[in-house]
Amino acid sequence: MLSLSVSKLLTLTRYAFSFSSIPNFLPIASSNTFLLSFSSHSRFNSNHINNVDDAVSSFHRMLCINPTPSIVQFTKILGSLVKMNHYRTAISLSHHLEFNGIKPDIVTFSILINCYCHLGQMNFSFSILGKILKMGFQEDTITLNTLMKGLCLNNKVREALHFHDHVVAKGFQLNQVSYGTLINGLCKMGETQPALQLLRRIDGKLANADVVMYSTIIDSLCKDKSINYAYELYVEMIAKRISPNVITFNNLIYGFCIVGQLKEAFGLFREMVLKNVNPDVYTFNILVDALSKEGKVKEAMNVLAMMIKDGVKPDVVTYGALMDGYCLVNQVNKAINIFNTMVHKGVVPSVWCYNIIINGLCKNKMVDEATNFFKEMHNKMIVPDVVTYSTLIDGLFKSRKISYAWELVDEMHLIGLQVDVITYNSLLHALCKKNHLDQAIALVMKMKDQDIQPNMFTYNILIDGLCKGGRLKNAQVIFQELLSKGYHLTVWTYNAMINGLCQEGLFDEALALLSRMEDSGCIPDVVSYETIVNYLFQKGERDKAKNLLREMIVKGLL
DNA sequence: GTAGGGTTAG
Repeated sequence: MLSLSVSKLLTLTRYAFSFSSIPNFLPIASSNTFLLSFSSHSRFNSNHINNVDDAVSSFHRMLCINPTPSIVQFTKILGSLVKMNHYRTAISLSHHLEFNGIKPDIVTFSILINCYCHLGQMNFSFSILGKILKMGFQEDTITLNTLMKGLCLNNKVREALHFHDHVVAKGFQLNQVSYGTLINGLCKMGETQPALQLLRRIDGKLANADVVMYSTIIDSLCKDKSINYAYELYVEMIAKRISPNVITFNNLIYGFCIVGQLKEAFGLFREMVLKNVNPDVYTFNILVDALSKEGKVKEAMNVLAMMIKDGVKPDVVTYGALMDGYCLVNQVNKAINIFNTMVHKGVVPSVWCYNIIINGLCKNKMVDEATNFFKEMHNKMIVPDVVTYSTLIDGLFKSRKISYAWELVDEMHLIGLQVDVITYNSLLHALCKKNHLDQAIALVMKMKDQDIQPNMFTYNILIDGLCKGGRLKNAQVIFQELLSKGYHLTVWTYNAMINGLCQEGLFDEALALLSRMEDSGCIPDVVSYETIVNYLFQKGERDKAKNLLREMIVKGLL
């Protein structure tokens, strides 16, 4: 329940401008040249500002002008800082406004609300709403929408909905942006159906459904792999004369790609072109990525050529997807060529790109080269993230460079990078491989202590390790626990157990598990059967082995 | 001068 009375909001106001971290910006003395340049809207016009330092220095110069420029001019700079995601800077500059007696207006306040929202400080956002009322301004739809967006951004969709009810009850008229925001909030927390219900409820009453609302829900359905349902909504919106735009098409194309229906994805691509909706860099990136993920690098390169021909500039995502494709088909050198081409074309490689290359190199056992790329990141001041470290650590372990791997684990801690479940799984794998099973068990305990929930990979690695290390009993305990807790066991889990049972000569138990896994909806694969067959042959149980081979043939596994 | 939707890695 949201308790947002105006008086409560007003009490929050006092927190609003009590920041102590005001940077000590040195205003640069104004000069005639500055006045000229300012009045002629040249380099101090905020429309041209695209870096933080320029924005800040322009702001301070403006503070020195007499007469003081209007709040609109200052607000423009704050807006440009927000566009660059420099929320803290915008907030501290707004403090300077106050110190200089320049009164913010409703637009300035909306921008500040947005800043606090992005910093996760919703209390400050609401205290600004209180301040707006206290200063005699009227909050407008944009103010309210910004607040609702902020609540959604901070995982408070329920509060956003309550806030909506609250302001509507007070007689406010909200608009399409308001409902687009709420629908997106619901979708992002996985509540696609409620989002669709909201659309149905408001449509034609509180606001008309529009292309953004439909596209948002279509996107959510696509990501849930409900592509048919998504397509139905696409048909529905057209029937309602709401024209799909490039984002609608991109969402659908992405949806078809992730369910492997590339033919349909390209069909939609043609459809959008026919409808005069121009594909953009997202469209091409989605297609390049989908082809790359299927190992169809040649086709992906054709799409690259197509986009260039269409005048759409490939970006870091395009190149990243291509590099990933080449890595997948074990052509890391070509991936590196793409990397170099990208740099040559002036596209700055992101952490993501380095991670792709490092992963490709590690998978191809070229760990030294991977390490070189890792070092290059430092030289280029690109900060490695958890993925970079995890990838390289995994590669190092698998290449038996154990001590360097552990060094990197320490380094992660040192620079304050939180080790996550995937990193832990690599460590676990390494410990199991070395048969350090007690340490492996201790590591899983440590994960839980740190509130990092083990996933099925964790358990699969541990169970496999325990079985192979001759500790079947331990493995069985964990296996039973997973079953009783209702975990969705994978074929890997069963295969690890089957292997453990066979190793101890417990064939009947292994066979029982084989049928039990099928009963619980986990289809045995070649490995499940092969494991048992191999052990049976080893023990001279030829008849049993042959029976099982026949079963494999019947099931089409041979 | 301020508010809603979309693509890449372990």
